[in-house]
Amino acid sequence: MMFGFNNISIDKKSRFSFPAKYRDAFINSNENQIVITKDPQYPALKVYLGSEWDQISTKLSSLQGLDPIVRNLQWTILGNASVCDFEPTGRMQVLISADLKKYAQIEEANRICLIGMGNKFEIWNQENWEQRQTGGSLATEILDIVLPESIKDMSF
Amino acid sequence: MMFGFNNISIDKKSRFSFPAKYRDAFINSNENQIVITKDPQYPALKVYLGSEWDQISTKLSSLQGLDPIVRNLQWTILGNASVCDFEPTGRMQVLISADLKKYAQIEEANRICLIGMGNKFEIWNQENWEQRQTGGSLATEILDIVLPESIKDMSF
DNA sequence: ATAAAAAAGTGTTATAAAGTGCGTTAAAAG
DNA sequence: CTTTTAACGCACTTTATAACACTTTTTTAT
Repeated sequence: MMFGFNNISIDKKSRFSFPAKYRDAFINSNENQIVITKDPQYPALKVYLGSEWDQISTKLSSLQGLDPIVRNLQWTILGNASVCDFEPTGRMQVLISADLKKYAQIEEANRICLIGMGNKFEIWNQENWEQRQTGGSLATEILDIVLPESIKDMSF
Repeated sequence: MMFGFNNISIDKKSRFSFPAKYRDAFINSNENQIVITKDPQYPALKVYLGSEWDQISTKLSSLQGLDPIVRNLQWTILGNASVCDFEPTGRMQVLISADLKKYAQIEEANRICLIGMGNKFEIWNQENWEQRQTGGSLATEILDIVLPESIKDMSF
């Protein structure tokens, strides 16, 4: 399990590396892939371990895509996922695509907030994160709708 | 499984090539054919691996064609499919017919959006894709109807 | 119907951009 | 003070794309 807040740097080629404190967790769960994708509700990114991603993507892609809300979630989460090879024993570096950077509003930034949420991470633009934490609402809250039954039992 | 968003070019002869990151997935699933056809709901194209296409086309063509909705789906999906030879070890280039380009509104464009959705891809005109992703609806939503039971368990 | 011309399709190469790997320096922790 | 970690810089590799050349098919004109 991986928890906690980290303010870390992005290099010129849009890579960040996970803080060393998470190394053991990665090694123990035997991960060799990391998946970054869009958060469907906020201008932020979700970072999944390969094994978690397999479960989520399998479940999500099996849902009936004729429901427009389901279809939108599939587009957002599956259609924007970036799968990265990952060596827990190495530098633990991961690349963020220009597209995802734009979505999370971290295009210009050379620092991001990486938040450990147990079995996943979130990546936020620093200002957005602070505003959220102090109770402010963001200009863009993307998915402000009632979810269909089929995805009520899923956690992204 | 193939995921993620790609903005890629189409050359003057209407060819695009799959991003190299998908090569391993193609090689592993031993594909030597790619099928492009129309998306029945949106002005977009679906791209299936040969093996996926075999399943879908077999199932769909076996359905009772007297139901007008089923008949329409058969026309749209089966009747517009373009089967391309495909070498995963080579350049992974695929030609899009003038007809399909027109349908997806990418006639003029020299760029398209190729979206990996796990077991298939979608091809979109960039403006349409962006509008969809930001919650806007498109002028043309082709199949906004109640589907018959027989295809409720199919995912295209 | 045949030949020439045009268009469509296929394949190759060159070049710029993007991505990757690794050593070094700077900063932080023990 | 020593060890570990984070950040930076540079060199190398891979990838994407445009340009070009060639082949095949289709169209047009005689």
